[in-house]
Order: sequence, then structure tokens, then C-alpha cells
Amino acid sequence: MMSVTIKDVAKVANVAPSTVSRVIANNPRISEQTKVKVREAMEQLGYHPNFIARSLANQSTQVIGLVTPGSSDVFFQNPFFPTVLRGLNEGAHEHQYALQLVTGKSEDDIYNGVVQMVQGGRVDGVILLYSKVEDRIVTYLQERNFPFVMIGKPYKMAESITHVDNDNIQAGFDATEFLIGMGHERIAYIGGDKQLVVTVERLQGYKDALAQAGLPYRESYTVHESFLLEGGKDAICALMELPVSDRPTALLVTDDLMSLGVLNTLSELDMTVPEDISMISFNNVLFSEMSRPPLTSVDINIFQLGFEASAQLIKRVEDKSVPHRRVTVPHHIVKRFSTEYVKK
Amino acid sequence: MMSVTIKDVAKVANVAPSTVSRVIANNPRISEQTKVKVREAMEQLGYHPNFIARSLANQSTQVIGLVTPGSSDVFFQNPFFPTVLRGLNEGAHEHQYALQLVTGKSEDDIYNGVVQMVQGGRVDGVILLYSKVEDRIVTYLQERNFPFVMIGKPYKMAESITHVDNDNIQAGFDATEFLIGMGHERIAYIGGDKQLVVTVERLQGYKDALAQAGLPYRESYTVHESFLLEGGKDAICALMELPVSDRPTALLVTDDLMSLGVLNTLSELDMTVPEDISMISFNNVLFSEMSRPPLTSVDINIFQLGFEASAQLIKRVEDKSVPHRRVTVPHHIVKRFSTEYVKK
DNA sequence: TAACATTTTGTAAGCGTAAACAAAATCGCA
DNA sequence: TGCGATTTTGTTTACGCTTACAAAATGTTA
Repeated sequence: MMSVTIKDVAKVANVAPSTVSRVIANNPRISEQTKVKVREAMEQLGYHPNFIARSLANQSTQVIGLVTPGSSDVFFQNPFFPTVLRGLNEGAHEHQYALQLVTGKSEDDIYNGVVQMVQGGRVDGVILLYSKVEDRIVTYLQERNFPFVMIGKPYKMAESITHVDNDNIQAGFDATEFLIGMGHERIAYIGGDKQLVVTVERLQGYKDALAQAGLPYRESYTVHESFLLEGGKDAICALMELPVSDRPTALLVTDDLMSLGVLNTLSELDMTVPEDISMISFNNVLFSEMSRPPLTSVDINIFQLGFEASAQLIKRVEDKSVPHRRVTVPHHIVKRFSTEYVKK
Repeated sequence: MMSVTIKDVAKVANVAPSTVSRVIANNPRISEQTKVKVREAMEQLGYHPNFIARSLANQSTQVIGLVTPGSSDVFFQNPFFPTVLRGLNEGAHEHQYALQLVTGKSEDDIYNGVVQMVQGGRVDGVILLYSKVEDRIVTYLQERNFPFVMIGKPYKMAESITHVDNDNIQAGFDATEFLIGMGHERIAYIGGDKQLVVTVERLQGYKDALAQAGLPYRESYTVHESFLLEGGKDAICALMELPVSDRPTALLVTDDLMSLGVLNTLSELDMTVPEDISMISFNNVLFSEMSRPPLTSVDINIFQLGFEASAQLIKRVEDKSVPHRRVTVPHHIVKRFSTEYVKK
């Protein structure tokens, strides 16, 4: 499958290969006249530049590597993923970058994948779609001084890592305040894995809001479960073991998927939302509005998280000297039908 | 960021660059002795092969291009996507291939993206994650004789296109038969876009099953809507306009997402599933079991679709002469709680 | 041990493009 | 018209690797 090369074009246009190369780059040092001539030849031959050769000469590929958490299987399932991908995609596309996935099953697999990508020169930069405690990949990238950005808040050294994130403390605060504003005083927090920075931060916001309203924080009102469906179930059962008069009148659930589990469990227990108990969720993914009742949810602008991440990374790739920064993507509460004023 | 090259290794190991190259390829014409020597040098220097250079010399990149339908935004949303991606990922990973997304918003964008990828030598092959009528991309790839496989059934020339698909006629048949087996005789078909081959095929299976059972096929029992949520709503409203005694006792819905819409609409109309009406769905994505009631759904093995697609493509890439073939991924009905025997 | 077969390693060209440097063409102005 | 300044184009090397071909080293046999 011998392709048309720059040399073929040069021959047809009767110029040197370098001239053709310059025409492609639209170098101003080539006269309009020959530019036209060369372009005609390109057209005629159906020339398309070879990215690989260009990459080798340039030492740059125009490709961004996407790194998913070790348990990619689970991650892919979360509706967060498609949306953030859409954002990444659009951000990359705007600057003519392509996206490549680091494939791998185990944690080790992924690590090696990243190393190969980076050392192999396959990508110009890398985006981490997660943030976790003690990440070898982060360490590796930092040591090599390789451009990367992270979605979420770095576990440490946040000042020296460009990252895109929500203000999750504020989001937790706002959601809690929203419930308090509806008269709720017994509000439970159902969060995901405590290892995740996001869980901790939203919890902080929750506590802050309680404190500001003069409401007590109770250990028994916070439950941590995995982000999966079952997580929701287990969480709710734990809460329902409390004496009736002590049960929460509202729930703060940090993930829509978990919320769905909670909803189902509640309905099994013959409790209706929002009549018996109010519920505010996070992320506002597609099916927040597909559940019954549709969920009031904190929209964290997932698309934008992805979009900004791409934009920031490309900025770093093209100029390594730009200072590290944090981009905060705004959030807002989308009110639907899972929240109601508390009954007096 | 001058990296360690094959030459550096050669110097340290005191051999020629070509020898190093051969050691990397584990060429049997190199003695074990020098292999060890060279590997030590590689280790010592922290050598990693440069994929780009290798690609250029090899004329192969070990990268697979993934093409989403023009409306990628919508496609990403469908829970089909993450699962098929997981399968693709795993299939590719097994053979050390990476996945690259064709980015683009409009149909034209995507087309150009594919052309660039292909002509630019960025990818060794391409997987189309959809099947549609009159596709320029298919035409283009065929003209260039570029390796590709399709997920779904090609609109035409299916014999000359390697593709991975379910037996959707059979699946439609089985689902319908399942309902008939529960005593249902008035069964409605709610399908997606008629342009999609899959919709047409499942409808065919539905008709076949009715015919075999001696049940009449009625035009008024088939509704076609988009795959989105609202599709489900509109569809159900149309059916509910029929006289009571004529209303279906069971529904066949060709997509889980639509099913969810149907469920919600039904509940708004105070009809309960499966007591008032039974329902069987397709695809069995994550939230088939998250809905209330959990959906009986035809599992089409989405993961496997992806996995096989990768495997088949890689086979073609590595040997262009393998004959085109169709891979049929099996399906099976997962019984949950949305189907019940008809009341006499 | 000579003569040749076989195994192992080295030399060099090429993959398609970019860009530094060199050469040629054009221009302006005296 | 001629000469330097400027614009335009050409020559060549480099990017890091693979591989055909050439050369050297080793082994085999009489």
C-alpha cells in the first residue's frame, strides 16, 4: 500500500521536497505562486501527510493519552465516564489532538501502559481521569517531567500538579444547605470510598453546613460505601436501624448511581421519596432524571471537567513553562422531585 | 528530553545498533550470550523503544481506530458504549494494540478524521461501532482496501465486510416467543429508528414468532421511536390510545434506555409492571437491574461484541488475506421481574 | 589444517517529514 | 548596469528503528 509522499508531490510540482514540506506548514517564506503549484500537485495525487513520519521528525504526536483507574471495568460503567470523555474529546478536537486509551486490566498493567506510552513517544501528554492516594503513575510522570493533568484534586502537592476539579467542599456545603433550607435537621451523608478525595471533601462541606446552621454532626449519620449499586442498599439499611424518631428526614448521597440503589431500597421498605424522606444526589448524570422520582442533583458539569482538562493539557504540551494551576469548574443544584420541605 | 536510543545501548553493550534491534525482536539469529549482554545494557540505561520510529520503519502502528456514529454525543450516553469499549479494550490489549478515538462532532468531521487517520498512517485498522445505511466511511475504507470490521450488520455487501453481530432476528423471535409462552397474545413492538438494521431485524423476528404461533400481526402494535428516553414515552402514549380491550398485555422494547422511559410513563398512567402489563427489553445493560421492577432483558453480550471485533480486526491487520467473515455473538434472555403470565 | 558450511554480527539504506544551512533568484537603488 | 540586501528555493542531515546485504566468526569435515 505504497502511499503518496512528499517526494512524489515535489516531482510533479517540479520543486524540492523541502518546498512541499513548507507549503504544508504554510511557511510564509514560500511564494504564493509556488504554493498554488504545489497544492495543485497535492490535490492531483491525493496526497495526505504521514503523521508517523511527521511525529518522528517533530518529536510530537498530537495525541493525548487517557488513563483510567486500575479498575477500568468499573470505571467505564459509571455514567461519569461517557460524559467526561465527550468533554475531553471536544477539547482535544478543537486543537486537532487525538485521544488514545491506555489499555490494561490490572493496576500494574496500566502503569506499564503509561510508561510505554510516555517513553515510547506515543503521546505528547497524559490525562488522569481520577485521583487517588499514593499514585505511582503521578510519581513517575512528575519525575520525568512529562506533561499531564488530573481530573480531580491531587492527593498531595496540588500546587505542583495542574488539575481540573469542582469545589467539592462548597458543593457538599451547598447541597446540605439546600436541605437545611427546606427545614431538614436530621440529614444523613451517604458517601463513597473514603480513600477518594472527593468523598472526603463533600463530607467536609456537609459538616461545615451543619455547623453553620447550628446542627449537630452525628457519626451515625454518615455511611461510606462503594460507588456501586449495592453500596446504596447497604447504606440505607444501616440508617434504618436507628430508632424511628431518630431517623434522618433527608439524605445526601454523593453519587447518582448510589442514589438509585438507595431509591430502590427505600421503595422496598415502603418509604416514598420525597414524602417520607428527601434526597439530594450528586453528578446529575443522564439517569438522574430517569429515576422515579427524578433526582434533585448537584450538577458538577462533567462535560466541562473533560473539556477543560484537554484544554489545559494542550496548553502545557505546547508550552512546558506555563505555571501549574487549578481550574475550578462550577456546580449548581438541579432541583427535581426528590426533595421536599420537611413535615412539621 | 533526549531519550535513550538503540545506539546508546549499542555503545554500552559494545555491539552494533542492528544487534540491539534484533535483541528487542528476540531474533533467534542472535546468540544467547550477546542477548544477555545487550539486555543488561538496556536495563542499565533504562531503555524503552520508540514506538514512532518503529512504526515508521515497520509501516505499522499497533493502534486501532475507533469510529463512533456521527452523533457521538448521543452515542456516548448510551450505556452500550462503555461496555463495548471494555470489550474492545480487552481484545486489543491481549494483542498489544492500543485504541484511538476518531474525534469529531459532525458527520463530516468524523469522515475527515477517518481519512486522516488512515492516510496518515496513524492506525493499522479501524472498527466501526455502528452500522448505518449508505455510509461514506465504509465506501472509503473498501476502496482503499483498508482493514476494518464493523459491529452490527452491514447495510449491504455483508459478505465482503467482516462484522460482529448478534442474530437479531433470532433474538427478536426468542423474546416474542418468551412472551407468547407466558400466555400473551396481544404483544406490541416498540422499536428504535427504522433506519437501523437492528431495529428491522428484531421486528422481523417478532413477526416470525407471531406467525409461528398463529397470532395476527397488527400495524397498530408497532411503534418506532428514537432510542432516547422520550422515545419510550411517546411510544406508550400511542398504544394507550387504543380501546381498552385491544390494548397489548405485553411489550417488546428494543432498548433498555427506551424501556426505562416506558416504565416511567406507565407508572405515570398508574399502570404497574408486570401486573397490568408485561415487558421484555433488549441489551441488558447495567441499569436493567436497577429499574423498578428490574427488567427481563435479552442479553446480547455487548462485551463480547467488542472483544470479538478487536480480535477479528487484529487478525485482518496481521494477515490481509483472511477471508471476510461474520461472527455471531450469542444472546440469552435474563429473566427478572417485568414479565408475568397473562391473567386469564 | 584447508576448505567450506553455518552461525553470528556489522554496515548501510530506507521509512516520510522537518529544518538548518547553502545556494539561487529577485529586487532596490545608486 | 552592478552590487548588496532580500526573498525564495534547494541540499542535506537528522529523527530512531528495521532489515537486506555484507562481513566476520565459528563450526564441520576430510
